[in-house]
Amino acid sequence: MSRPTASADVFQAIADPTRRAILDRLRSGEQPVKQLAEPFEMSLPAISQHLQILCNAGLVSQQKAGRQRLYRLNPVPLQQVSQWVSRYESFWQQKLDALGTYLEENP
Amino acid sequence: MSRPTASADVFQAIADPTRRAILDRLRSGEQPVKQLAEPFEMSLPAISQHLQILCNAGLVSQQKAGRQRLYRLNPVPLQQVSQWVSRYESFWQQKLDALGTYLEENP
DNA sequence: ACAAAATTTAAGCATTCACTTAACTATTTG
DNA sequence: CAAATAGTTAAGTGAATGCTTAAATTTTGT
Repeated sequence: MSRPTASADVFQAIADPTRRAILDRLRSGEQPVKQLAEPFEMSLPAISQHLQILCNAGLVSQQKAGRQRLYRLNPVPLQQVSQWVSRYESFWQQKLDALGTYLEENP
Repeated sequence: MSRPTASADVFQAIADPTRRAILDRLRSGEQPVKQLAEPFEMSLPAISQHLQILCNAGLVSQQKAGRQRLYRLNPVPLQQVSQWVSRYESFWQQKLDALGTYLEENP
């Protein structure tokens, strides 16, 4: 019962550009699906499915409000991503420093 | 000619746990494929394919060295991820602050 | 009670994905 | 040169993905 549900993975959830855009939109506050879906050229069920995936990843939560469902951003799982990627920050800093030095020395 | 090749997307590239593990491994320096593949219970072609995807995303580069190919980490594209996720940091900070306050007030 | 509105569920479909095994291409070494 | 080593390319497969349309479901307004 209840497989680990690989699709609950945060990295997988943010891999899709539409889902990232949905999260971006939710930063301005909780919203009903129709409003959330407005800028996307995609059917409502498609958006609904994306929202479920985000829900499974713990990135959004929903709350019933009459006949609409308000979706709200929960950014906490993104910390996983932040933590993982932060381990590379010193590396690209090195890279960019090297580039800077190169440009200075070869004007 | 030459579509944007959606698979060149960094978010897509790091969505797979094996590929993230490969990148993690490459932080300790450039390595030939066989060495890189060692901890994974997966055929060599599978690793080779993952490496190509990482290559297309610009996250690794390769260099021939005799009969082996050395793969090297290029973390720069990860800045995209870092930048995107950083826009959420203030949000989860709020969330965690709220949790802290709650725990203080309900001991 | 009835129709409209907001959203989800269901079912289907084409594409992409992550993998496999088998065959191929270098390169080195005996 | 032949055998071994390192890796890729090719072809195939099952499962997952992202979407669609059509049919529920639930709530509201008349």
